[in-house]
Amino acid sequence: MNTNALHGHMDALLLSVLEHEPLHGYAIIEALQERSGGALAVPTGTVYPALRRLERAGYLAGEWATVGGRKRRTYRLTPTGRTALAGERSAWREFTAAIGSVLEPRTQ
Amino acid sequence: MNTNALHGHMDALLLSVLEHEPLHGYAIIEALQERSGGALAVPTGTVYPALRRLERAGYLAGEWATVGGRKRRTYRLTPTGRTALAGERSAWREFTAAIGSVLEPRTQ
DNA sequence: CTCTACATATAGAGAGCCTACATGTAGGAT
DNA sequence: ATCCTACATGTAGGCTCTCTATATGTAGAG
Repeated sequence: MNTNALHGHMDALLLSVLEHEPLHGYAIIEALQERSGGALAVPTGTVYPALRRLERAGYLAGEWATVGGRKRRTYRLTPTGRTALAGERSAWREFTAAIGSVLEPRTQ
Repeated sequence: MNTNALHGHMDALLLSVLEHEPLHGYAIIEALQERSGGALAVPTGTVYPALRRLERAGYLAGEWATVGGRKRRTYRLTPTGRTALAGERSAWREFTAAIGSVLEPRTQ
């Protein structure tokens, strides 16, 4: 899949994957790939900066930990982030409805 | 709607709106707005350059005409453009399925 | 000792959408 | 006469976000 098309929806994906449990970057990438049945192969150069951006925005809180000798930065959703996720979900529904109504008029 | 999120899907919209009839830029903007129930308010600064890009790519053919004293550039879909539209449609379905499977797991 | 998986990070490039501005005609209202 | 709105196209520059490529380092298997 052309992940360039993700433009603007990456935030929603990251927040969503962190909805029920905190995860670190590497695990987030794996979770995205797994949940999408292999369709979403998001490069590290996309995810790590995006996570920092979301942290700066106050949607995520990151914390360093060392597991098995390796350092991880685990992110969890903040209350603000949870609100943002709800907003992203409804924005996504609006978005697909709008594009869908143009792309496939008869199925809408 | 945040039309910034359109990133990468504009081509699909433009090709789709031209599928059954040639239209000029201004009419395309109106058609997008109408078909989407007002959700897609795409600025001229987005549409006109995009149309030229699609023409350069060989997907559209443009032609000048004068109607009621006003000049219009009417675009029609080329055979290549029609093929591209089919590709855009299946890409769109893949895209929404992938994002949807992450954003709303239980509905997938 | 090497290779793979795990794990994070940054710089720079590229794409594409937006805002703002520029230009011009036609027709109705004041 | 003049102004305003709708019609109609176009460009420049900015901005955001994703990608590629690269760098760094640990752990464990072979």
